Amino acid sequence: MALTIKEAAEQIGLTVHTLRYYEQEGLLKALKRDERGNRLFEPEDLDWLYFIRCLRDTGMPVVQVKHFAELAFKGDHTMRERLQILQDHQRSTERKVEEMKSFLEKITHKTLWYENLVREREQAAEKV
Amino acid sequence: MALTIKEAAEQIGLTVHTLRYYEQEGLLKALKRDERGNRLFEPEDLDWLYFIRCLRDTGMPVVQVKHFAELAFKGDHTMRERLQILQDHQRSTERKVEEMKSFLEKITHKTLWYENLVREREQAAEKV
DNA sequence: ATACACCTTCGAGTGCACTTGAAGTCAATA
DNA sequence: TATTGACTTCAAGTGCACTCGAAGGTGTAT
Repeated sequence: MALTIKEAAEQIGLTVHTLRYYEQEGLLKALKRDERGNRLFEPEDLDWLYFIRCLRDTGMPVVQVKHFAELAFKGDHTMRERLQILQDHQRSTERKVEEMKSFLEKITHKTLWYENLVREREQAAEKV
Repeated sequence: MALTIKEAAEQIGLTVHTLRYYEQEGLLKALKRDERGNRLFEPEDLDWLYFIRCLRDTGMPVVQVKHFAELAFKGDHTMRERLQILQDHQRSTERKVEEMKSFLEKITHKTLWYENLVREREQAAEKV
């Protein structure tokens, strides 16, 4: 049921180092430990980690994730603030996606230009 | 016609520090200088910089941009290799955009969930 | 004339997010 | 019994991409 740090790291796609780092930075709430003091990751910890990965991979800095986490640990009365943060982040991610798409278009355009050029050179070479 | 480093920085959306850094790292080919030794950015330098920004903003590391730049400066016989690099980068950028979109979906989903929760709480509060 | 805003080089400093190392515990395996 | 491998803590190190500071030159405005 509960996973070791290694198993959790594999599940989430982070290293064990990063998981400890996240805990130490306050991104995770106190994890359960087994009798030897080893961390135990329960399903809800994994859900939370998935969500953190989501925020991190869309560019939210660790300190902001930490702030969000602290609000979440404080309880329901912080919900409006958390909603606000999420809405802002959603918008900034939407902008990022649009920006990426427009950069991608430029790269695609350049690639096509290169492909044509290379093709032309090869045809010219054949004629000689 | 030719711009100073400050003007170029404004045009491209980078700082003057970054432009000097890029030149020093070999991302730009030798810039012209005026009689006092000040850098002059010509339209083709700006085009090149726009493209570099594009590669950087889609996650290509500075060393790889440098490699691409060196190939470009070497001449036409490096075209196939440059095409290959661009095609690879295009694919990785496509993957990145897709990934971002799926992360965005998760965030949107979570935001909606929060919105509903906040709404419910407010309705409950009104009834009291 | 003197301040201001620009430019130059060189080298060092910063911030972020890990990443690694040292030193140690514990349980299972050859 | 000795080694292997997974875990622990705490602190220090790394890599990337800037970013800044010092020291100095030049051109225009008051």
